[in-house]
Amino acid sequence: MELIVTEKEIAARNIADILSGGSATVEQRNGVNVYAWGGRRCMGLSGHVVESDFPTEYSNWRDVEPVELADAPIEKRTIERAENIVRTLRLLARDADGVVIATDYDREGELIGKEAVDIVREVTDAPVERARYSSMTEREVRAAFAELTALDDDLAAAGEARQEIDLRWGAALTRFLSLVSGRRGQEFISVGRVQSPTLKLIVDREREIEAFEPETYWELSAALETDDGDTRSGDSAGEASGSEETGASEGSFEAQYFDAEAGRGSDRVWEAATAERVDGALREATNAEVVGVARHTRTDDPPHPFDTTQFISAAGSLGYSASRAMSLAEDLYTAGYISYPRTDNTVYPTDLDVEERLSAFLDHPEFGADAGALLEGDRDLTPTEGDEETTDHPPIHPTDELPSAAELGDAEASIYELVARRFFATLAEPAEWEQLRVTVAVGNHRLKANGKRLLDPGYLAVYPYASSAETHLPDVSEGERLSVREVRREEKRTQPPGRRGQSALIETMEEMGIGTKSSRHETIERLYERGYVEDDPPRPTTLAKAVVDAAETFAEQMVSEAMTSRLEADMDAIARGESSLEEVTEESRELLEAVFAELEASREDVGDLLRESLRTDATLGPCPECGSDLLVRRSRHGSHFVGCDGYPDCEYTLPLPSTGEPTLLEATCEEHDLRHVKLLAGSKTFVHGCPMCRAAAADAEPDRLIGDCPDCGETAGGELAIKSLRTGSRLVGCTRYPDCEYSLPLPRRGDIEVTDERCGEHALPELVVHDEDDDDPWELGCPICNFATYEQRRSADGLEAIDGIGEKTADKLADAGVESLADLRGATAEGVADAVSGVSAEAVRKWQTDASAGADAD
DNA sequence: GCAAGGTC
Repeated sequence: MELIVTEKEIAARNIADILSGGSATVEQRNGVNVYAWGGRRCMGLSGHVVESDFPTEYSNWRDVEPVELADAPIEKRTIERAENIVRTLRLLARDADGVVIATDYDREGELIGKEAVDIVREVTDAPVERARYSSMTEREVRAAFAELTALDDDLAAAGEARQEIDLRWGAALTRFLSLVSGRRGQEFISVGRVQSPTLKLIVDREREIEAFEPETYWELSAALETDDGDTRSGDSAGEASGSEETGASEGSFEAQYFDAEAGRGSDRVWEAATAERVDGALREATNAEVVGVARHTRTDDPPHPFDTTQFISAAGSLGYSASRAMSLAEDLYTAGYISYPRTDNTVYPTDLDVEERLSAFLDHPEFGADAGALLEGDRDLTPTEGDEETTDHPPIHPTDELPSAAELGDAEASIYELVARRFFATLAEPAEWEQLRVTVAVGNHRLKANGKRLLDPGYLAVYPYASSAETHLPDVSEGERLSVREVRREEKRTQPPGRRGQSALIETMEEMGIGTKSSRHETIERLYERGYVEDDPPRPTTLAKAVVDAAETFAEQMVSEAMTSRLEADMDAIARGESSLEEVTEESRELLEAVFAELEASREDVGDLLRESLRTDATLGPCPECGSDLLVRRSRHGSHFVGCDGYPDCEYTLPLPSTGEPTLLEATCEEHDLRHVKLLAGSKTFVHGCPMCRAAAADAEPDRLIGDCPDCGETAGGELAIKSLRTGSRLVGCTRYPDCEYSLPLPRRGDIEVTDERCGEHALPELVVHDEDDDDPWELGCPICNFATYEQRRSADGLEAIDGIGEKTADKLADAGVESLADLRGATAEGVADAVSGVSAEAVRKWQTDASAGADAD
């Protein structure tokens, strides 16, 4: 029997299908699909099935000096999730008299193949061969299996070098920085070859923004009108204007002053006196003369095929975050509607029959007409090409399986349309624009106006994501006199560079050569998880600035993209057989040890710098009692509070809300000079504001009595009251607290109205909550009944019943809006993982499976 | 408890 091993399940299915001519059968072994036909079996891996790590004796951060990791042994272990796959591989290999490695045709594919070979070698000496195909088409795959080659050990070794170097540098430096900064628990300081240069990219831009000093300038413009005020349209000679106009109306248009003597960017006036003088001259003038009319035709080429980066970028313009876009693309890929979404390739393989693929859309209700238009006549359907042609996967394109409208959710449908239309666009003609530039003289001064008209929409007809907006100007000719209608002078300030959005970051990472098509969006997610960036576009936290600062000073290699370029060069040398895994990792080890020698020598400086920055990050402002700094601190129980740096001499404290992770905002309280506090709690994130104001407000708010305490009212005369706590939360509690701890929760926001209506069962007044952001008041009702239904809903659904969800996690999930099994099933794994710190999408998917299994059992 | 790279 011949065993074929692919990188992923779908590839196994496709290869079995192609090689068997559709006759392959499938059976499950250890829950893994195995395809069988003739004398062949085919199974898929799930990417890497083994991972590298240090032996367990190195796992205690305090017992092991971080630098020891530079040459500690490294073990390979089966990845837990892949255990069944490995078991099945061994099982099948025992019966195999030949094995073909058919993993992806790239460096990691070679390494994944070698991992499979190592497992196969545990049970058999059967010969191993390698199939290399660059697209999953019948011709390519058949050709690959007709010309089997050997596994490229050098290429696999290059991949291993990367693995080892990334692990040693990342783990050793992460531990060192975490330990030296005195951070405890889960909040370690993470650095790595890819994440740290990415973080530096973000921090550097923020530094530019912070250092930016705006300059004042003026822009002057005038509304001009042709003397007859007619509607002649100038930007398409002789053609009647059929489309709606943007910009000018009738015979009038706006022209902007520019300094004809100066070069580019000369429409900005930098001196107030000049602006004043030109403004005066323009205002005095009644007439202007057209002194130049320049027309030219511009060809606007259709875009090249989608690689991952360009796809993420295009999806970003539609409002999808990078990871959301990838997650949707993966869904469409798994469902069989689009090709593999992780690719650097921008050239369609020659055996992709674009005409056939396009024809498949002819009957499509939405895209049929566009596909038809592209196929009309005997047009040459030569697709556009980008610069990058790789062997692993084709550019992202629709497959021959078309989804029906009902099969896709809204977001999936819009991403599918994007991919389909991009494919159309790569087969379409260029768009043609006519550009018109009119220059006008007012005395010695010059004004200009630009117009553009779409002569031929070309690819824009099938690809509406690129703008086809026109700017129309009236048809004026040289020497023509115009009236000056209105003059405007605007004072403006130069703006700092903008923050890079996720797409721009991913594009820059690609230009810098860091990360991969599959991992760049995950790296950005990781920066969010580590508390290095907030918001979208990502803005660095103080911690991020401190880490980049420290790394720049003491381990420059870690934040430099040069580390990756050097690694790439070394890997290429290994792959060419000019260097070896041992040589490269040995050299890297020496470099890492040299970095550590410096770090150790500056150990205290590094610690001081990080601690100081972390302290700044946690500093609210001056203590009202002793003038030292007030800091966000963590109590022994894990809850946060505001404490004085002068402790134990000064014992001043302020409480903080118990939900969420506190972060400090730039905004400061005018009265107390303290920074505002925001609590990050997924979808329930809220701004607490100045904790001193909140405490004072709570102190000033009198308790409102609403009835007898059900626990001690009869025995001890306790009464229930609506109370505001200094943490900012509110509750209904007993007046005999702390002797009686009876309490019911109340919402944090909104004015609570105590109505005259009483609950028949508990004799308490019905409450209504008025939120200023919400016109619709919330009829909370009797607080006891309200709490009872809330509890019932929570416990009946029993999130805690699921393996891996404890009380704490359930609380965190509830904070993120996932309060029941139904909520969990209805949520997207990525969405939940985004909202809840320390929870991976993988874990959520497992919970969802468990939740559904539980529901089936009911 | 560390990284980055596959895959889902």
